[in-house]
Amino acid sequence: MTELRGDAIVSTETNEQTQSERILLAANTCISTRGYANVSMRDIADEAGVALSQLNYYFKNKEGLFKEVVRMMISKYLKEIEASLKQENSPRKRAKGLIHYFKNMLQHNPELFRLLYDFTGLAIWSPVFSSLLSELFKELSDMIEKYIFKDLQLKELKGYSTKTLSRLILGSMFGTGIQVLLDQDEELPEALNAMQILFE
Amino acid sequence: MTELRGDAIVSTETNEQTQSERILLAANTCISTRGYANVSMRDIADEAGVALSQLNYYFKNKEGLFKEVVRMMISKYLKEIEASLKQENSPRKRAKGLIHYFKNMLQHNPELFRLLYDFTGLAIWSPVFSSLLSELFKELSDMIEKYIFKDLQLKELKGYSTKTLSRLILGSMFGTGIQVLLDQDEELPEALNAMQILFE
DNA sequence: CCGTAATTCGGTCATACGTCCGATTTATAT
DNA sequence: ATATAAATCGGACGTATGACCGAATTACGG
Repeated sequence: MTELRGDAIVSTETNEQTQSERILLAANTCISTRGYANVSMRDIADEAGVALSQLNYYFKNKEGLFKEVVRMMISKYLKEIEASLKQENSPRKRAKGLIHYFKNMLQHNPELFRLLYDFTGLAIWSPVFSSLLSELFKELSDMIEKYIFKDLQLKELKGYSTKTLSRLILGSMFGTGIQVLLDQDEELPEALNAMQILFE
Repeated sequence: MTELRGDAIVSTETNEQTQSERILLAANTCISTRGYANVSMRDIADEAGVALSQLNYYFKNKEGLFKEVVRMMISKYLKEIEASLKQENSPRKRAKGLIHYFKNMLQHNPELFRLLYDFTGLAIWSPVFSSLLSELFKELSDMIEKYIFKDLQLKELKGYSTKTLSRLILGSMFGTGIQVLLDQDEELPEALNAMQILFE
């Protein structure tokens, strides 16, 4: 009996997504809020409202699913950070914009930073993820070099290459960010602003 | 029959340690080389050459054991970094010494940095470890402030408090360190040296 | 010596996990 | 309308894990 169920046609909220998309989003949510080490395939299946076996159907295994979540996160970071750098047009202002983006994310969307930290930790122990994450750091550093240092018409600053300085800036944000996340000291995000010393 | 086993008296290598010490060292080794998420109680028991149940006997449960490993790591960091800061006597030289210590550790003892990164990641998701790690970062930052900025006779530098600047220095080392660990680029450790710009 | 407490061990239990399989339903093309 | 393929589901299997228990061994004070 081919009965038409009414709710199958009605676009119930977010039910427009395909099932593999729902799984991916659910995995992202679970890992962002509890960490990759504390998330099981069952957790993700439940969060997505989907049978457990569907995760393997679409992503083969846990590593395959996590890899896809990492790829999603990477493209999100690259897009957002490039957008925030593009908004301004002087090197100084761009640096300020980058810092502002980062501080803003830590305050209003800390899950995204937790995700980056978590997967970077995973990358330490797993070669599969190490190549993905090291590429992200390289691309972010290249982006900083391109948008902040290229207009300065110089290849060096105080004896250091712009490549090296970009890595330092990226590292400063990352390392300061984790401290902000761990310590709810209201004064701490100011350390991110202090990074601007590097451009004076 | 109280038979004396020869090897019980002979001090076989490192067998002077008590069993709880052996367990603690084994846990430290396992976590340092494979990450906290990839280490089981059985792994540690095997590494220590001890019955599984002994881990619970001495440390109650897995969390208790890991907490002790964290405490061990923390005291090691505090001791080593204070020692490296004490070696020099001018602020500039002390900063240089700190950077040198960090670069040296990354090259010759990267397990120690991996351990710090790993447990910091654990701290993001677990309140128990979060307080421990956030205290470590605070103590390290205070140390930097005390040994590097106190002689400068100033409470501020370019508009930022010395407390804020210390956090930035610590964050720079941490965030640059993880990039060095992920990327075998020979040029990358130079970014650590670039931190000295902050003192000019 | 002896008895009590501390230590050490092997084994077990319940559970949580990742993966896989067969059956059923849904979609698609002829 | 029918046949074939894709998608979805519930359930099962084997294994790994943390915690726990009772027995055996060792250490030690009387």
